[in-house]
Amino acid sequence: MRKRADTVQRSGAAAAGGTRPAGPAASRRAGGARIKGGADGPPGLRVPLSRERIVDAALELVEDHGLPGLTARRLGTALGCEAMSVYHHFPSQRHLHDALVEHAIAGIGEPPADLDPIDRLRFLGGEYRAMAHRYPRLFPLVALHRLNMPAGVAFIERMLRHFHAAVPEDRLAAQAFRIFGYYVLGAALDETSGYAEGPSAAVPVGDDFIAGECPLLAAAAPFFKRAHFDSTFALGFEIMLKGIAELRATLPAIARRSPKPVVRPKA
Amino acid sequence: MRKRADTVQRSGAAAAGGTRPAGPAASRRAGGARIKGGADGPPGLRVPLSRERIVDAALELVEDHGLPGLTARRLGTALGCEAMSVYHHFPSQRHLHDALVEHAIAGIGEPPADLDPIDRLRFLGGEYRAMAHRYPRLFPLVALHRLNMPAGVAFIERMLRHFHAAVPEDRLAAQAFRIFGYYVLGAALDETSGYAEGPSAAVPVGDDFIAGECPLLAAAAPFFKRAHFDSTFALGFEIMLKGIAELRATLPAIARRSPKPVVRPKA
DNA sequence: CAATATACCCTTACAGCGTAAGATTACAAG
DNA sequence: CTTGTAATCTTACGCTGTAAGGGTATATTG
Repeated sequence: MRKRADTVQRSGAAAAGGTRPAGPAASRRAGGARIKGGADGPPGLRVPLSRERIVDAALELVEDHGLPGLTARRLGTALGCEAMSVYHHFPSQRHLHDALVEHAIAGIGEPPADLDPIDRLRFLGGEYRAMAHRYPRLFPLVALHRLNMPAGVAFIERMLRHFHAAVPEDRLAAQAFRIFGYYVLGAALDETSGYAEGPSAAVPVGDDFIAGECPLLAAAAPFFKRAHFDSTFALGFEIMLKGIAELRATLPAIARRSPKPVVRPKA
Repeated sequence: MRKRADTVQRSGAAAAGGTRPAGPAASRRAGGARIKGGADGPPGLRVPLSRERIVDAALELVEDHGLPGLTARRLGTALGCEAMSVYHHFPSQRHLHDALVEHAIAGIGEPPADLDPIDRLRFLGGEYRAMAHRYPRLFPLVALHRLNMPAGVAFIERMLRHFHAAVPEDRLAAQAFRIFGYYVLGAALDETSGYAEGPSAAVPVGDDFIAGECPLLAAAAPFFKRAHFDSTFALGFEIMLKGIAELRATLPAIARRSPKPVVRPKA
Protein backbone atom coordinates (compact mmCIF):
# COMPACT_ATOMS: atom_id res chain seq x y z
CA MET A 1 0.00 0.00 0.00
CA ARG A 2 2.48 2.60 0.89
CA LYS A 3 5.10 3.15 -1.67
CA ARG A 4 8.30 2.80 0.07
CA ALA A 5 10.58 5.73 -0.53
CA ASP A 6 10.82 5.64 -4.26
CA THR A 7 11.89 2.18 -4.70
CA VAL A 8 14.78 1.57 -6.87
CA GLN A 9 13.24 -0.37 -9.58
CA ARG A 10 15.19 -2.54 -11.77
CA SER A 11 15.27 0.61 -13.87
CA GLY A 12 18.43 1.43 -12.06
CA ALA A 13 20.12 -1.43 -13.69
CA ALA A 14 18.07 -1.39 -16.82
CA ALA A 15 18.57 2.25 -17.61
CA ALA A 16 22.12 2.58 -16.51
CA GLY A 17 23.63 -0.65 -17.39
CA GLY A 18 21.32 -1.93 -20.02
CA THR A 19 23.37 -5.00 -20.35
CA ARG A 20 20.58 -6.99 -19.03
CA PRO A 21 18.56 -7.98 -22.00
CA ALA A 22 17.14 -10.88 -20.23
CA GLY A 23 19.20 -10.91 -17.13
CA PRO A 24 20.30 -13.80 -15.07
CA ALA A 25 16.74 -14.74 -14.60
CA ALA A 26 16.26 -15.68 -18.17
CA SER A 27 19.46 -17.54 -18.34
CA ARG A 28 18.56 -19.52 -15.33
CA ARG A 29 15.13 -19.97 -16.67
CA ALA A 30 16.58 -21.41 -19.79
CA GLY A 31 16.31 -24.27 -17.53
CA GLY A 32 13.25 -22.93 -18.75
CA ALA A 33 10.21 -23.50 -16.98
CA ARG A 34 12.59 -24.77 -14.57
CA ILE A 35 11.97 -28.15 -13.20
CA LYS A 36 8.96 -29.11 -15.09
CA GLY A 37 9.55 -28.83 -18.79
CA GLY A 38 13.25 -28.22 -18.74
CA ALA A 39 15.97 -30.62 -19.55
CA ASP A 40 17.18 -30.60 -16.01
CA GLY A 41 14.44 -32.71 -14.62
CA PRO A 42 11.85 -35.18 -15.64
CA PRO A 43 8.70 -33.58 -16.94
CA GLY A 44 5.75 -33.48 -14.68
CA LEU A 45 7.98 -33.60 -11.68
CA ARG A 46 6.78 -30.30 -10.40
CA VAL A 47 3.98 -30.95 -8.00
CA PRO A 48 1.81 -27.90 -7.65
CA LEU A 49 1.77 -26.24 -4.27
CA SER A 50 -1.24 -26.57 -2.08
CA ARG A 51 -2.14 -25.60 1.44
CA GLU A 52 -2.01 -29.21 2.48
CA ARG A 53 1.41 -29.84 0.99
CA ILE A 54 2.73 -26.66 2.59
CA VAL A 55 1.31 -27.55 5.98
CA ASP A 56 2.85 -31.01 5.82
CA ALA A 57 6.24 -29.62 4.92
CA ALA A 58 5.96 -26.98 7.63
CA LEU A 59 5.10 -29.57 10.25
CA GLU A 60 8.09 -31.61 9.26
CA LEU A 61 10.33 -28.58 9.36
CA VAL A 62 9.12 -27.62 12.81
CA GLU A 63 9.65 -31.06 14.25
CA ASP A 64 13.06 -31.32 12.64
CA HIS A 65 14.42 -27.89 13.38
CA GLY A 66 12.12 -26.38 15.97
CA LEU A 67 9.73 -23.51 15.60
CA PRO A 68 12.38 -20.93 14.72
CA GLY A 69 13.52 -23.31 12.00
CA LEU A 70 10.29 -22.73 10.15
CA THR A 71 11.33 -19.94 7.82
CA ALA A 72 9.98 -18.93 4.48
CA ARG A 73 13.18 -19.72 2.67
CA ARG A 74 13.65 -23.10 4.25
CA LEU A 75 10.05 -23.91 3.57
CA GLY A 76 10.61 -23.05 -0.06
CA THR A 77 13.62 -25.30 -0.23
CA ALA A 78 11.72 -28.14 1.35
CA LEU A 79 8.93 -27.69 -1.17
CA GLY A 80 11.16 -27.24 -4.16
CA CYS A 81 9.94 -23.73 -4.81
CA GLU A 82 10.92 -20.22 -3.96
CA ALA A 83 10.17 -18.72 -0.60
CA MET A 84 7.65 -16.25 -1.85
CA SER A 85 5.57 -18.85 -3.61
CA VAL A 86 4.22 -19.96 -0.28
CA TYR A 87 2.78 -16.52 0.24
CA HIS A 88 0.28 -17.13 -2.49
CA HIS A 89 -1.36 -19.77 -0.34
CA PHE A 90 -0.66 -18.28 3.08
CA PRO A 91 -0.49 -14.50 2.94
CA SER A 92 1.65 -14.32 6.06
CA GLN A 93 3.49 -16.53 8.43
CA ARG A 94 0.73 -16.02 10.94
CA HIS A 95 -1.79 -17.52 8.55
CA LEU A 96 0.45 -20.52 8.23
CA HIS A 97 0.73 -20.78 11.99
CA ASP A 98 -3.02 -20.76 12.23
CA ALA A 99 -3.19 -23.61 9.79
CA LEU A 100 -0.65 -25.59 11.77
CA VAL A 101 -2.62 -25.08 14.97
CA GLU A 102 -5.76 -26.14 13.18
CA HIS A 103 -4.08 -29.25 11.90
CA ALA A 104 -2.94 -30.15 15.38
CA ILE A 105 -6.27 -29.76 17.13
CA ALA A 106 -8.05 -31.50 14.27
CA GLY A 107 -6.37 -34.68 15.43
CA ILE A 108 -8.05 -34.59 18.82
CA GLY A 109 -10.62 -37.32 18.65
CA GLU A 110 -14.12 -37.51 20.05
CA PRO A 111 -14.69 -39.82 23.00
CA PRO A 112 -16.97 -42.85 22.57
CA ALA A 113 -20.51 -41.73 23.19
CA ASP A 114 -21.27 -44.47 25.66
CA LEU A 115 -18.77 -43.27 28.23
CA ASP A 116 -20.05 -41.37 31.21
CA PRO A 117 -19.10 -37.70 31.34
CA ILE A 118 -16.03 -37.99 33.53
CA ASP A 119 -14.65 -40.82 31.45
CA ARG A 120 -15.15 -38.67 28.39
CA LEU A 121 -13.07 -35.94 29.97
CA ARG A 122 -10.40 -38.46 30.81
CA PHE A 123 -10.39 -39.54 27.20
CA LEU A 124 -10.15 -35.97 25.94
CA GLY A 125 -7.30 -35.16 28.25
CA GLY A 126 -5.44 -38.13 26.92
CA GLU A 127 -6.15 -37.09 23.37
CA TYR A 128 -4.88 -33.59 23.95
CA ARG A 129 -1.75 -34.82 25.62
CA ALA A 130 -1.19 -37.30 22.82
CA MET A 131 -1.43 -34.46 20.34
CA ALA A 132 1.23 -32.58 22.24
CA HIS A 133 3.52 -35.57 22.05
CA ARG A 134 2.77 -36.04 18.38
CA TYR A 135 3.96 -32.50 17.66
CA PRO A 136 6.29 -31.72 20.54
CA ARG A 137 8.13 -28.85 18.89
CA LEU A 138 4.98 -27.31 17.49
CA PHE A 139 3.08 -27.64 20.72
CA PRO A 140 4.17 -24.40 22.39
CA LEU A 141 2.62 -22.57 19.48
CA VAL A 142 -0.62 -24.50 19.86
CA ALA A 143 -0.65 -23.97 23.59
CA LEU A 144 -0.18 -20.22 23.48
CA HIS A 145 -2.36 -19.59 20.50
CA ARG A 146 -5.75 -18.05 20.96
CA LEU A 147 -8.24 -20.46 19.52
CA ASN A 148 -10.32 -17.76 17.94
CA MET A 149 -10.29 -18.99 14.41
CA PRO A 150 -13.36 -20.91 13.26
CA ALA A 151 -11.88 -24.34 13.91
CA GLY A 152 -10.69 -23.10 17.27
CA VAL A 153 -14.02 -21.92 18.58
CA ALA A 154 -15.60 -25.08 17.22
CA PHE A 155 -13.08 -27.06 19.24
CA ILE A 156 -13.85 -25.11 22.40
CA GLU A 157 -17.55 -25.52 21.83
CA ARG A 158 -17.03 -29.24 21.48
CA MET A 159 -15.09 -29.39 24.73
CA LEU A 160 -17.67 -27.36 26.57
CA ARG A 161 -20.35 -29.81 25.56
CA HIS A 162 -18.55 -32.52 27.48
CA PHE A 163 -17.92 -30.33 30.47
CA HIS A 164 -21.54 -29.34 30.56
CA ALA A 165 -22.42 -32.99 30.66
CA ALA A 166 -20.13 -33.47 33.63
CA VAL A 167 -21.05 -30.27 35.45
CA PRO A 168 -24.37 -29.00 34.18
CA GLU A 169 -24.15 -25.36 35.09
CA ASP A 170 -22.68 -22.57 32.99
CA ARG A 171 -20.29 -21.11 35.44
CA LEU A 172 -18.98 -24.30 36.94
CA ALA A 173 -18.74 -25.96 33.55
CA ALA A 174 -16.70 -23.05 32.26
CA GLN A 175 -14.47 -23.12 35.30
CA ALA A 176 -14.07 -26.88 35.17
CA PHE A 177 -13.02 -26.55 31.55
CA ARG A 178 -10.49 -23.93 32.47
CA ILE A 179 -9.10 -25.87 35.42
CA PHE A 180 -8.88 -29.05 33.43
CA GLY A 181 -7.18 -27.11 30.67
CA TYR A 182 -4.68 -25.57 33.05
CA TYR A 183 -3.53 -28.93 34.22
CA VAL A 184 -3.41 -30.64 30.86
CA LEU A 185 -1.78 -27.65 29.23
CA GLY A 186 0.84 -27.32 31.92
CA ALA A 187 1.60 -31.02 31.88
CA ALA A 188 1.84 -31.25 28.12
CA LEU A 189 4.00 -28.15 27.94
CA ASP A 190 6.33 -29.32 30.63
CA GLU A 191 6.64 -32.75 29.10
CA THR A 192 7.44 -31.37 25.68
CA SER A 193 9.27 -28.14 26.45
CA GLY A 194 9.96 -28.08 30.12
CA TYR A 195 12.47 -29.34 32.56
CA ALA A 196 13.57 -32.28 30.48
CA GLU A 197 13.36 -30.87 26.98
CA GLY A 198 13.11 -27.12 26.90
CA PRO A 199 15.64 -24.48 25.96
CA SER A 200 18.61 -24.77 28.22
CA ALA A 201 20.43 -22.03 30.05
CA ALA A 202 23.50 -20.53 28.48
CA VAL A 203 25.71 -21.89 31.22
CA PRO A 204 23.92 -24.83 32.80
CA VAL A 205 25.14 -26.20 36.07
CA GLY A 206 26.84 -29.55 35.98
CA ASP A 207 25.35 -32.76 37.22
CA ASP A 208 28.09 -32.96 39.79
CA PHE A 209 27.03 -29.68 41.28
CA ILE A 210 23.48 -30.94 41.59
CA ALA A 211 24.62 -34.17 43.14
CA GLY A 212 26.72 -32.28 45.63
CA GLU A 213 24.67 -29.23 46.46
CA CYS A 214 21.08 -30.19 45.77
CA PRO A 215 20.30 -33.44 47.51
CA LEU A 216 16.57 -33.15 47.08
CA LEU A 217 16.82 -32.39 43.40
CA ALA A 218 19.25 -35.24 42.93
CA ALA A 219 16.77 -37.56 44.58
CA ALA A 220 13.87 -36.20 42.55
CA ALA A 221 15.57 -36.00 39.18
CA PRO A 222 14.98 -39.62 38.18
CA PHE A 223 11.26 -39.07 38.56
CA PHE A 224 11.38 -36.07 36.27
CA LYS A 225 12.47 -38.19 33.35
CA ARG A 226 10.41 -39.49 30.49
CA ALA A 227 9.84 -42.87 32.03
CA HIS A 228 7.69 -41.29 34.72
CA PHE A 229 5.72 -38.91 32.53
CA ASP A 230 2.73 -41.20 32.27
CA SER A 231 2.40 -42.09 35.91
CA THR A 232 2.96 -38.54 37.11
CA PHE A 233 0.45 -37.16 34.67
CA ALA A 234 -2.11 -39.79 35.65
CA LEU A 235 -1.61 -39.13 39.33
CA GLY A 236 -2.50 -35.48 38.99
CA PHE A 237 -5.07 -36.03 36.30
CA GLU A 238 -7.10 -38.29 38.53
CA ILE A 239 -6.96 -35.69 41.27
CA MET A 240 -8.35 -33.16 38.81
CA LEU A 241 -11.07 -35.46 37.54
CA LYS A 242 -12.14 -36.40 41.02
CA GLY A 243 -12.35 -32.77 41.96
CA ILE A 244 -14.40 -31.95 38.88
CA ALA A 245 -16.72 -34.85 39.54
CA GLU A 246 -17.29 -33.52 43.02
CA LEU A 247 -18.18 -30.11 41.68
CA ARG A 248 -21.42 -31.58 40.44
CA ALA A 249 -22.39 -32.46 43.95
CA THR A 250 -22.18 -28.82 44.96
CA LEU A 251 -24.96 -27.93 42.56
CA PRO A 252 -28.52 -27.60 43.75
CA ALA A 253 -30.61 -30.43 42.39
CA ILE A 254 -32.45 -28.27 39.93
CA ALA A 255 -29.28 -27.07 38.29
CA ARG A 256 -28.19 -30.61 37.81
CA ARG A 257 -30.90 -31.08 35.25
CA SER A 258 -31.31 -27.77 33.51
CA PRO A 259 -28.59 -25.20 33.97
CA LYS A 260 -30.72 -22.19 33.25
CA PRO A 261 -34.23 -21.26 32.30
CA VAL A 262 -32.95 -20.58 28.82
CA VAL A 263 -33.23 -23.40 26.36
CA ARG A 264 -30.22 -24.15 24.32
CA PRO A 265 -29.80 -26.55 21.44
CA LYS A 266 -27.97 -29.61 22.67
CA ALA A 267 -25.50 -29.74 19.83
CA MET B 1 21.97 5.84 0.98
CA ARG B 2 25.10 4.47 2.41
CA LYS B 3 24.01 4.92 5.89
CA ARG B 4 20.42 4.39 6.45
CA ALA B 5 18.34 5.24 9.42
CA ASP B 6 21.57 5.91 11.10
CA THR B 7 22.95 5.20 14.39
CA VAL B 8 21.09 6.45 17.27
CA GLN B 9 22.92 9.21 18.91
CA ARG B 10 23.51 9.23 22.51
CA SER B 11 19.85 9.25 22.82
CA GLY B 12 19.64 9.58 26.52
CA ALA B 13 20.31 13.22 26.04
CA ALA B 14 19.26 13.43 22.45
CA ALA B 15 15.71 12.62 23.39
CA ALA B 16 15.62 15.58 25.65
CA GLY B 17 16.51 17.75 22.78
CA GLY B 18 20.07 17.20 21.93
CA THR B 19 22.38 19.44 20.16
CA ARG B 20 22.60 17.22 17.21
CA PRO B 21 26.29 17.25 16.70
CA ALA B 22 26.63 16.21 13.13
CA GLY B 23 25.97 13.47 10.70
CA PRO B 24 27.04 9.96 11.31
CA ALA B 25 30.20 10.45 9.36
CA ALA B 26 31.24 13.32 11.54
CA SER B 27 30.22 11.41 14.56
CA ARG B 28 32.58 8.73 13.57
CA ARG B 29 35.40 11.15 13.16
CA ALA B 30 35.24 14.21 15.28
CA GLY B 31 32.15 13.31 17.18
CA GLY B 32 33.93 10.09 17.67
CA ALA B 33 35.72 11.97 20.29
CA ARG B 34 32.41 11.58 21.78
CA ILE B 35 30.17 12.08 24.58
CA LYS B 36 31.84 12.73 27.73
CA GLY B 37 34.43 15.27 26.74
CA GLY B 38 32.54 16.38 23.69
CA ALA B 39 30.40 19.43 23.35
CA ASP B 40 27.26 17.49 22.63
CA GLY B 41 26.30 16.57 26.10
CA PRO B 42 26.85 17.48 29.69
CA PRO B 43 29.90 15.79 31.08
CA GLY B 44 29.43 12.98 33.52
CA LEU B 45 25.99 12.28 32.20
CA ARG B 46 26.93 8.87 31.00
CA VAL B 47 25.78 6.30 33.48
CA PRO B 48 27.93 3.24 33.09
CA LEU B 49 26.20 0.10 31.95
CA SER B 50 25.73 -2.72 34.36
CA ARG B 51 23.98 -6.03 34.32
CA GLU B 52 21.36 -4.69 36.64
CA ARG B 53 20.66 -1.63 34.53
CA ILE B 54 20.46 -3.75 31.42
CA VAL B 55 18.11 -6.25 33.02
CA ASP B 56 15.84 -3.47 34.20
CA ALA B 57 15.70 -1.92 30.76
CA ALA B 58 15.12 -5.31 29.16
CA LEU B 59 12.26 -6.07 31.50
CA GLU B 60 10.65 -2.79 30.66
CA LEU B 61 11.11 -3.38 26.96
CA VAL B 62 9.56 -6.82 27.17
CA GLU B 63 6.55 -5.62 29.08
CA ASP B 64 6.10 -2.69 26.74
CA HIS B 65 6.68 -4.38 23.40
CA GLY B 66 6.52 -8.10 24.06
CA LEU B 67 9.28 -10.63 23.91
CA PRO B 68 10.06 -10.10 20.23
CA GLY B 69 10.40 -6.41 21.01
CA LEU B 70 13.49 -7.12 23.06
CA THR B 71 16.17 -6.55 20.47
CA ALA B 72 19.76 -5.57 20.85
CA ARG B 73 19.31 -2.28 19.05
CA ARG B 74 16.21 -1.27 20.93
CA LEU B 75 17.91 -2.19 24.15
CA GLY B 76 20.77 0.04 23.20
CA THR B 77 18.41 2.90 22.49
CA ALA B 78 16.67 2.43 25.80
CA LEU B 79 19.99 2.45 27.60
CA GLY B 80 21.46 5.33 25.68
CA CYS B 81 24.25 3.25 24.27
CA GLU B 82 24.98 1.26 21.17
CA ALA B 83 23.57 -2.19 20.66
CA MET B 84 26.84 -3.98 20.87
CA SER B 85 27.76 -2.43 24.18
CA VAL B 86 25.32 -4.74 25.85
CA TYR B 87 27.31 -7.68 24.60
CA HIS B 88 30.12 -6.79 26.91
CA HIS B 89 27.91 -7.64 29.85
CA PHE B 90 25.81 -10.38 28.29
CA PRO B 91 27.73 -12.26 25.63
CA SER B 92 24.56 -13.37 23.88
CA GLN B 93 20.87 -12.81 23.98
CA ARG B 94 20.47 -16.17 25.65
CA HIS B 95 22.61 -15.01 28.55
CA LEU B 96 20.37 -12.03 28.90
CA HIS B 97 17.30 -14.25 28.83
CA ASP B 98 18.79 -16.33 31.59
CA ALA B 99 19.25 -13.22 33.65
CA LEU B 100 15.64 -12.17 33.07
CA VAL B 101 14.40 -15.56 34.16
CA GLU B 102 16.59 -15.38 37.22
CA HIS B 103 15.25 -11.96 38.04
CA ALA B 104 11.70 -13.21 37.78
CA ILE B 105 12.08 -16.25 39.99
CA ALA B 106 14.12 -14.29 42.48
CA GLY B 107 10.92 -12.44 43.33
CA ILE B 108 9.20 -15.59 44.52
CA GLY B 109 9.12 -15.26 48.25
CA GLU B 110 9.53 -17.82 50.97
CA PRO B 111 6.42 -18.78 52.92
CA PRO B 112 6.24 -17.96 56.63
CA ALA B 113 7.90 -20.76 58.52
CA ASP B 114 5.04 -21.26 60.90
CA LEU B 115 2.63 -22.42 58.24
CA ASP B 116 1.93 -26.11 57.90
CA PRO B 117 3.24 -27.76 54.75
CA ILE B 118 0.11 -27.53 52.65
CA ASP B 119 -0.37 -23.88 53.51
CA ARG B 120 3.19 -23.27 52.47
CA LEU B 121 2.46 -24.82 49.10
CA ARG B 122 -0.59 -22.62 48.77
CA PHE B 123 1.54 -19.62 49.51
CA LEU B 124 4.15 -20.62 46.97
CA GLY B 125 1.57 -21.19 44.27
CA GLY B 126 0.26 -17.73 44.89
CA GLU B 127 3.73 -16.29 44.75
CA TYR B 128 4.49 -17.98 41.47
CA ARG B 129 1.25 -16.84 39.95
CA ALA B 130 1.84 -13.32 41.19
CA MET B 131 5.21 -13.37 39.49
CA ALA B 132 3.55 -14.34 36.24
CA HIS B 133 1.19 -11.41 36.54
CA ARG B 134 4.01 -9.09 37.44
CA TYR B 135 5.80 -9.97 34.19
CA PRO B 136 3.03 -11.15 31.91
CA ARG B 137 4.86 -10.70 28.63
CA LEU B 138 8.05 -12.20 29.97
CA PHE B 139 6.32 -15.13 31.57
CA PRO B 140 6.22 -17.48 28.58
CA LEU B 141 9.99 -17.31 28.53
CA VAL B 142 10.16 -18.13 32.22
CA ALA B 143 7.68 -20.94 31.89
CA LEU B 144 9.44 -22.69 29.03
CA HIS B 145 12.94 -22.14 30.26
CA ARG B 146 14.85 -25.00 31.73
CA LEU B 147 15.83 -23.96 35.20
CA ASN B 148 19.28 -25.43 34.96
CA MET B 149 21.27 -22.39 35.77
CA PRO B 150 22.52 -22.09 39.35
CA ALA B 151 19.68 -19.90 40.52
CA GLY B 152 17.26 -22.23 38.80
CA VAL B 153 18.34 -25.41 40.48
CA ALA B 154 18.48 -23.56 43.76
CA PHE B 155 14.89 -22.55 43.21
CA ILE B 156 13.84 -26.12 42.47
CA GLU B 157 15.72 -27.35 45.49
CA ARG B 158 13.89 -24.80 47.59
CA MET B 159 10.53 -25.91 46.23
CA LEU B 160 11.32 -29.56 46.79
CA ARG B 161 12.03 -28.86 50.43
CA HIS B 162 8.46 -27.76 50.89
CA PHE B 163 7.06 -30.64 48.94
CA HIS B 164 9.07 -33.05 50.97
CA ALA B 165 7.56 -31.53 54.06
CA ALA B 166 4.09 -32.13 52.66
CA VAL B 167 4.75 -35.56 51.20
CA PRO B 168 7.80 -37.06 52.85
CA GLU B 169 8.85 -39.58 50.26
CA ASP B 170 11.16 -38.98 47.31
CA ARG B 171 9.00 -40.24 44.52
CA LEU B 172 5.71 -38.80 45.67
CA ALA B 173 7.29 -35.51 46.61
CA ALA B 174 8.80 -35.24 43.16
CA GLN B 175 5.51 -36.10 41.53
CA ALA B 176 3.56 -33.75 43.74
CA PHE B 177 5.95 -30.98 42.77
CA ARG B 178 5.45 -31.80 39.13
CA ILE B 179 1.68 -32.00 39.37
CA PHE B 180 1.47 -28.80 41.35
CA GLY B 181 3.74 -27.19 38.80
CA TYR B 182 1.63 -28.38 35.90
CA TYR B 183 -1.44 -26.72 37.28
CA VAL B 184 0.14 -23.48 38.35
CA LEU B 185 2.14 -23.22 35.15
CA GLY B 186 -0.87 -23.89 32.96
CA ALA B 187 -3.02 -21.45 34.86
CA ALA B 188 -0.45 -18.69 34.85
CA LEU B 189 0.28 -19.19 31.18
CA ASP B 190 -3.33 -19.18 30.21
CA GLU B 191 -4.05 -16.11 32.29
CA THR B 192 -1.17 -14.20 30.77
CA SER B 193 -0.93 -15.57 27.24
CA GLY B 194 -3.94 -17.72 26.68
CA TYR B 195 -7.50 -17.40 25.65
CA ALA B 196 -7.92 -13.87 26.84
CA GLU B 197 -4.52 -12.39 26.05
CA GLY B 198 -2.45 -14.50 23.72
CA PRO B 199 -1.56 -14.05 20.08
CA SER B 200 -4.69 -13.96 18.03
CA ALA B 201 -5.48 -15.77 14.84
CA ALA B 202 -4.92 -14.02 11.56
CA VAL B 203 -8.62 -13.98 10.81
CA PRO B 204 -10.47 -14.31 14.09
CA VAL B 205 -14.14 -15.13 14.08
CA GLY B 206 -16.51 -12.38 15.06
CA ASP B 207 -18.38 -12.20 18.30
CA ASP B 208 -21.61 -12.42 16.36
CA PHE B 209 -20.59 -15.78 14.97
CA ILE B 210 -19.88 -17.05 18.45
CA ALA B 211 -23.15 -15.74 19.76
CA GLY B 212 -25.00 -17.40 16.91
CA GLU B 213 -23.18 -20.66 16.41
CA CYS B 214 -21.56 -21.46 19.73
CA PRO B 215 -24.13 -21.20 22.48
CA LEU B 216 -22.02 -22.96 25.07
CA LEU B 217 -19.03 -20.78 24.38
CA ALA B 218 -21.18 -17.69 24.46
CA ALA B 219 -22.45 -18.73 27.86
CA ALA B 220 -18.99 -19.58 29.12
CA ALA B 221 -17.13 -16.59 27.73
CA PRO B 222 -17.91 -14.22 30.59
CA PHE B 223 -16.29 -16.64 33.01
CA PHE B 224 -13.13 -16.71 30.93
CA LYS B 225 -12.51 -13.05 31.55
CA ARG B 226 -10.12 -11.44 33.96
CA ALA B 227 -12.69 -10.88 36.62
CA HIS B 228 -12.94 -14.62 37.17
CA PHE B 229 -9.26 -15.47 37.05
CA ASP B 230 -8.87 -15.52 40.80
CA SER B 231 -11.88 -17.63 41.64
CA THR B 232 -11.25 -20.11 38.84
CA PHE B 233 -7.65 -20.48 39.80
CA ALA B 234 -8.53 -20.98 43.46
CA LEU B 235 -11.17 -23.55 42.63
CA GLY B 236 -8.69 -25.77 40.84
CA PHE B 237 -5.84 -24.96 43.17
CA GLU B 238 -7.73 -26.22 46.17
CA ILE B 239 -8.54 -29.42 44.32
CA MET B 240 -4.83 -29.86 43.65
CA LEU B 241 -3.82 -29.11 47.22
CA LYS B 242 -6.40 -31.44 48.65
CA GLY B 243 -5.18 -34.19 46.36
CA ILE B 244 -1.58 -33.58 47.36
CA ALA B 245 -2.50 -33.59 51.03
CA GLU B 246 -4.17 -36.94 50.54
CA LEU B 247 -1.07 -38.36 48.94
CA ARG B 248 0.53 -38.36 52.33
CA ALA B 249 -2.08 -40.68 53.65
CA THR B 250 -1.13 -43.25 51.04
CA LEU B 251 2.34 -43.53 52.51
CA PRO B 252 3.17 -46.29 54.94
CA ALA B 253 3.70 -44.86 58.37
CA ILE B 254 7.42 -45.39 58.30
CA ALA B 255 7.86 -43.40 55.13
CA ARG B 256 6.01 -40.56 56.70
CA ARG B 257 8.90 -40.02 59.03
CA SER B 258 12.01 -40.92 57.11
CA PRO B 259 11.76 -41.26 53.36
CA LYS B 260 14.69 -43.55 52.87
CA PRO B 261 17.40 -45.26 54.90
CA VAL B 262 19.74 -42.64 53.52
CA VAL B 263 20.27 -39.61 55.68
CA ARG B 264 20.03 -36.27 54.03
CA PRO B 265 20.74 -32.83 55.40
CA LYS B 266 17.50 -31.11 56.10
CA ALA B 267 18.40 -27.78 54.60
C1' DC C 1 54.03 12.96 36.90
C1' DA C 2 53.90 9.72 32.57
C1' DA C 3 53.10 5.02 30.81
C1' DT C 4 50.80 1.14 30.55
C1' DA C 5 46.91 -2.27 31.38
C1' DT C 6 42.31 -3.24 31.57
C1' DA C 7 37.57 -2.66 31.12
C1' DC C 8 34.32 -0.73 28.61
C1' DC C 9 32.05 1.09 24.53
C1' DC C 10 31.47 1.93 19.55
C1' DT C 11 31.62 1.00 14.40
C1' DT C 12 31.29 -1.82 10.70
C1' DA C 13 29.84 -5.77 8.35
C1' DC C 14 27.42 -10.10 7.38
C1' DA C 15 24.12 -13.61 6.84
C1' DG C 16 19.49 -14.49 7.53
C1' DC C 17 14.70 -13.08 8.67
C1' DG C 18 9.53 -11.67 6.95
C1' DT C 19 7.51 -9.69 3.31
C1' DA C 20 6.13 -5.67 -0.17
C1' DA C 21 6.23 -4.85 -5.07
C1' DG C 22 6.41 -6.16 -9.44
C1' DA C 23 7.89 -9.28 -13.31
C1' DT C 24 7.32 -13.56 -15.30
C1' DT C 25 5.36 -17.86 -16.39
C1' DA C 26 1.59 -21.52 -16.92
C1' DC C 27 -2.74 -22.54 -18.23
C1' DA C 28 -7.73 -22.12 -19.39
C1' DA C 29 -11.17 -19.89 -22.18
C1' DG C 30 -12.72 -17.46 -26.10
C1' DC D 1 -4.15 -17.17 -32.12
C1' DT D 2 -5.12 -13.69 -28.10
C1' DT D 3 -6.42 -12.71 -23.53
C1' DG D 4 -7.27 -13.16 -18.53
C1' DT D 5 -6.20 -15.18 -14.28
C1' DA D 6 -3.68 -17.85 -11.05
C1' DA D 7 0.69 -19.34 -9.67
C1' DT D 8 5.39 -18.66 -9.23
C1' DC D 9 9.77 -16.21 -9.21
C1' DT D 10 13.00 -12.07 -8.55
C1' DT D 11 14.47 -8.32 -6.24
C1' DA D 12 14.88 -5.30 -2.54
C1' DC D 13 13.95 -3.16 2.10
C1' DG D 14 14.27 -2.88 6.85
C1' DC D 15 14.87 -5.63 10.46
C1' DT D 16 17.46 -9.25 13.38
C1' DG D 17 21.71 -11.37 16.28
C1' DT D 18 26.35 -11.09 16.52
C1' DA D 19 31.57 -11.69 14.84
C1' DA D 20 35.56 -8.79 14.39
C1' DG D 21 38.15 -5.13 15.44
C1' DG D 22 39.03 -0.08 16.70
C1' DG D 23 38.72 3.54 20.11
C1' DT D 24 38.40 5.74 24.76
C1' DA D 25 38.22 6.15 30.04
C1' DT D 26 39.97 4.82 34.06
C1' DA D 27 42.88 2.22 37.32
C1' DT D 28 47.40 0.65 38.15
C1' DT D 29 51.69 0.93 37.79
C1' DG D 30 56.80 2.95 37.39
